[in-house]
Amino acid sequence: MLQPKTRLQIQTLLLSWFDENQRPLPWREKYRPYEIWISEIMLQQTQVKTMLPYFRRWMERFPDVQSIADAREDEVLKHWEGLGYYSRAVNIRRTAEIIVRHHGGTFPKAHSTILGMPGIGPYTAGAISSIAFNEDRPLVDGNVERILARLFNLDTPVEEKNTRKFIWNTAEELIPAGRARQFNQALMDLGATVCLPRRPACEKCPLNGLCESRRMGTADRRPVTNRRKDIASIEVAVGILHHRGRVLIQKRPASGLMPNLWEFPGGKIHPGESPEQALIREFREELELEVRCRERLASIRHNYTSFRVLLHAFLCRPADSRPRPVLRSAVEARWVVVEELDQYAFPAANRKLIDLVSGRKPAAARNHRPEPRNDDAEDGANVVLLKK
DNA sequence: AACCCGGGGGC
DNA sequence: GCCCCAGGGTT
Repeated sequence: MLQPKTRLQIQTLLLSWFDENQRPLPWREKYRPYEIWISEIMLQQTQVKTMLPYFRRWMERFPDVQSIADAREDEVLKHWEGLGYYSRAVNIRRTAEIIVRHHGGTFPKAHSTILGMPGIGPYTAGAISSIAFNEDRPLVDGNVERILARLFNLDTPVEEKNTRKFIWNTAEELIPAGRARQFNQALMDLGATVCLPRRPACEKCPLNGLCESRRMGTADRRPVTNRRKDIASIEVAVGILHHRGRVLIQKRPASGLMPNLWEFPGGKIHPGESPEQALIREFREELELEVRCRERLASIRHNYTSFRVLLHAFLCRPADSRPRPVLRSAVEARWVVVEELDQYAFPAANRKLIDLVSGRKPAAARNHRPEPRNDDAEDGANVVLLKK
């Protein structure tokens, strides 16, 4: 399919571009398989800039595979809090246990073994094989899709099977023997810094003389992709149930949305229901607790990827003098003092609420972010303080 | 093949 | 707002 001459040109141009332009990243210092693995999982659907602080913090706490296998799942999740796609953290732990048990604690080298691990699919297996072990294996992610769709001016949606197949085959053909580590990372860096999703910097691209979509003027319309479906809005009520200096939190199920994270009890407001009525109903359904709503603490807006939520938070008191939560839909419930809340992993909207009621700035509680973000004002605008 | 999972960046 | 990001798992 690909002309040998063209292939050699692409290889040569990309490798020398990478030599001069690669980004300095922590896992590129030693190419330890363990670090490559963790970085690749963290980078799934997550930008380098976002995951970098998490990666550094992770390596301090979990320097090797064994340390993960020895840790409690809650602590692993706590280090993942805020990164999203929480099943990634659970899968890391499962994989760590497999590696300790069956591979003597060191990361296995065989591609077929790597591919079978929890949370490791075709892309990540290719990435670990090529980047950690420098084996001649292809990898295809959003960057490679975009670069090849532009280079060859592909006009069929990349979601289609045949298009995917062409891209994987081409990615494999292009690998220069013995240099997959450099070549595949060159594709990543080119996609992240030059061949951008919008407004690609073609004038800086080492492949611009070979790029078919640039020649045709279609670069900004590649890759062709299917439309996404629109997102829903929901309204929920949550209760901070106070009793004898403690508040009640509960753990979410291990499957579904935001698995294993902790949250304040509550739930969706049904049509025709007031937030207070919904809250009283949810406490009954989930915990068999009778509560009274006191003041409304705040209404918080948060945009998740696939839905928006408007969360009404209330301060509640138990109707009973000795409240005993009974686990129904909740997995676990605990009475904790406010200072302990930071030890638990919460969904983002709950975390906003905690920051608010503990009188902190929104960014401050994200203790794993070394530098506070500069968008406090914007976060604050999402929080309506109805009563002090 | 179509969904589901999430937070953030950047325009 | 909207699209995208070093995707994988489930149905």
